[in-house]
Amino acid sequence: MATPYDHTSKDAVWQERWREAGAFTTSDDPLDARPKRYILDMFPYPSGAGLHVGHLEGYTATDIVSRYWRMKGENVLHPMGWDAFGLPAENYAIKTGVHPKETTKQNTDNFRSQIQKAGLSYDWEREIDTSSPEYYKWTQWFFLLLHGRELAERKLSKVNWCESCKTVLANEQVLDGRCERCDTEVVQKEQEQWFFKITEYADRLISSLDTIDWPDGIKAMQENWVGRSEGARIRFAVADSSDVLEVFTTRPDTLFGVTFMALAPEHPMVKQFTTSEQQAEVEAYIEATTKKSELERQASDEKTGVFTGGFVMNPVNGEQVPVWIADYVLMGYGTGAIMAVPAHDERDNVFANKYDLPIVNVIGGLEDPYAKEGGLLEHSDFLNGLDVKSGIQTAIEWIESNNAGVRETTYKLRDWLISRQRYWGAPIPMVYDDQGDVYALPEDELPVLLPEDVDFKPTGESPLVDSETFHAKEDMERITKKLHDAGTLSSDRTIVRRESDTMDGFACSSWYMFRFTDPHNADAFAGKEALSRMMPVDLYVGGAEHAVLHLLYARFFTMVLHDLGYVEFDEPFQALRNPGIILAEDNRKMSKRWGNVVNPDDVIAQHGADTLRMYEMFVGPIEDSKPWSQSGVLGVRRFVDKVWGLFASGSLAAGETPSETRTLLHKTLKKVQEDIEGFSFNTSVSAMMILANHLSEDPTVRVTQEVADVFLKVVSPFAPHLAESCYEAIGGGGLVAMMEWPQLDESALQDETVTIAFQVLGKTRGTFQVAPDATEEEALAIAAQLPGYAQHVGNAELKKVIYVPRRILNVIV
RNA sequence: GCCGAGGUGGCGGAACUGGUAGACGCGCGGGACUCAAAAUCCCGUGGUGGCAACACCGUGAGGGUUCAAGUCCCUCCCUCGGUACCA
Repeated sequence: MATPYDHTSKDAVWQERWREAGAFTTSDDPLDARPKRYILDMFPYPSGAGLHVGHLEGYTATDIVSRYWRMKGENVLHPMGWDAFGLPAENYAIKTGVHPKETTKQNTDNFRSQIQKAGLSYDWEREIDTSSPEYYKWTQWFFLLLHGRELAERKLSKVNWCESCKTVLANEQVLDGRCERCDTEVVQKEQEQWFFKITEYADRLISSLDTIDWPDGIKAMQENWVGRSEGARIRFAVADSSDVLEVFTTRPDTLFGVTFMALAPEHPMVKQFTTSEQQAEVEAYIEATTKKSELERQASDEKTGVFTGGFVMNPVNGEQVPVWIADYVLMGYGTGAIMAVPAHDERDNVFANKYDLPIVNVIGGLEDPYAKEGGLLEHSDFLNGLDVKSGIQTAIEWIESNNAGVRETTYKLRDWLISRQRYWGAPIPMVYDDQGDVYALPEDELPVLLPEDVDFKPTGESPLVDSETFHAKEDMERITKKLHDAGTLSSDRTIVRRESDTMDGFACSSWYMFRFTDPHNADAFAGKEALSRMMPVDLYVGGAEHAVLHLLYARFFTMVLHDLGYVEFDEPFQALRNPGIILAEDNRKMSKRWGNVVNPDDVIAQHGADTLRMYEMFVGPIEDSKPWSQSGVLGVRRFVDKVWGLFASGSLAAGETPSETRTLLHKTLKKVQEDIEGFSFNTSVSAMMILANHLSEDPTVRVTQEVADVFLKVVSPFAPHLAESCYEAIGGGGLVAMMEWPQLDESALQDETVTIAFQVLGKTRGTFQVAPDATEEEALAIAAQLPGYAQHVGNAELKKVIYVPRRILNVIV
């Protein structure tokens, strides 16, 4: 192995040649008869830290798949772009005064160059940037579209507020009661904000999961997040009043076990129930609980509450039920009030025990009193003898026919809070008149440009509020006139200001997969023809951390577009795969804090792009998280050098390929094909290593023209620069990246002999070689010669012989 | 608690629809080359016993099904990810 592969002189040359040849350009020609394939990476937020080796794991995988299908003759769409709006650039601006526009430009330039150095085969003609007006014009257009269909609305609601980021957050961006961005505890505030009504799609977001090839875990997370529960809304008449208290329950079968009611402390009827004797105690309790943060309320296992003094009537038996206030009841779910059944609900049980309330068991034969199946109802009048499931149905029917309530389904999913009080995002395309009423801008007013004359200090209001260019007088007059002409604004009013909030960055990323099909379209977010030709995405790869964020929002946008007739499918991503996290060598997360970050630039500079790519594919299954290993990188480097050593001299073995070599060659081809299609790359690399080891044992005989041709093409999706360099060395013309994938020769796969394990009573006692199609008799005859046969069988009678051709011969004595 | 994914050598990990467990790589031991080292190449490498042929044990634990179990079934333990007073 004379000279190692010299990546420094070669890699960049091939990258340039691919670019010149347009090797990765996707065809937009409607007459192109090739099958299409859309392979997409989750586009990155271009952070100042630069590209991470973790990014490259997923990108390399999709790159391999893309290069493979191109060589197989498909029209592959494999684009890259930037999710460029976001808080870090703005926070950096607050600290340093550098405009986010500039930071973003620097960062995207850096990301692009890092990605190109890795030899990734993107079609750069289609690069998009969500922070460019050409792009966010259409993000704003989507806002108007949703608004026009009453799927976007401004409403007063309890919202999550992050004091450190000075903005509101969607539920999906709150983790364990903390801001996902900065870890600050999120507080609840009552505010008027813009929402997208994703809850209208709750059922479909669950049911259509069945139609897509996604990891089970992600599907389960989405299903849990939507959180559908079926049950009933039941009215309890308030004692001495014509009012009713409504509760939601999934267990109407336990109505006869209700012994108290519990209201959330914020419930509007608290005052009404509170008697004068209880008033002092109730007020004290409410003051104490409202002081507690959401986080504290959830953290404590203790259940606390106070009796209001009021009563309601149980509709099924007319019993008086005491009404309590308890902070384990949440105002945000159901009706903010519950019917408590301490015999069959663990939380109610704890509460009842603490406050000495009665417990009435209404289900017999349950081992676990809280189980939702197994027992039969008792002490329950018309429900007696029924199991839980039919008890629920019968109870709901009774309730409905007695006008005591209705069947109801509730969801945990909340509407998507879309407005942000920050600068670096797409402005919401709405305006306000002199009375404070809000109007949608006409479409020809788009894009609403982000102004540059802003002060980046976070105040809790968007920096756009004080921008003069943003509220330019001529703009306000022009819009006023347009709205007057359209008749949407009454003639005695004028438009005075724009909406100054910007949109959540997830709005931009909810539709970017469409834009890649037609990235320069100035008249539509994407042309209908381009959409139907390239969508949906066939393979989508990115981190599982977006399970209930981006992936849910993008599905919602697609369903809306489907319903409005813009697209004919309602799921954007047919198949989804999540790469695992690459940990540092010390098994901790890579982090500046630990000083254990591996920079891809360093690895590429030292060993070349191919070593990095192959290493990342070789370490383990792509979906697992696994630690980085410096010596593992060296192992792959040796493989790269070994392959180069086979071809560097430029001379090939003359004559026919030895049949053993030819068999291994085609086995490798088959294995790699299956692995790429099955998204399992580590075993592909292993198969290539086995072949390379075999070839290097006797290269002057084994490395024939045929071997070179097939092997280099098989290597090329993984180590494209190496494959091109080797191909050039042996005098081949053209680019491997643009060649046709080799044809698998099934007939070459058959080995001349196979190894069979000889077993006695299931224990292996030797192995022997035999023709693959040998009969049981032939195999037995050969096995009888083995020393293990004499030792373990001898003259004993064979009671049974199990022969699995090509695998085992097992005898029972 | 609930949902999802997993527990295989010193390490990362292989093992098709039940059919020779440990492929491939790392590490380690020995050897070649070298004044020496690095690099490279060759041999060995799950554990225990044995000079050896070989034998026994071995895929988180315990049971079971089967000629045969990492793989299927039951019970349990542990790790990781998600989620949680959701009524």
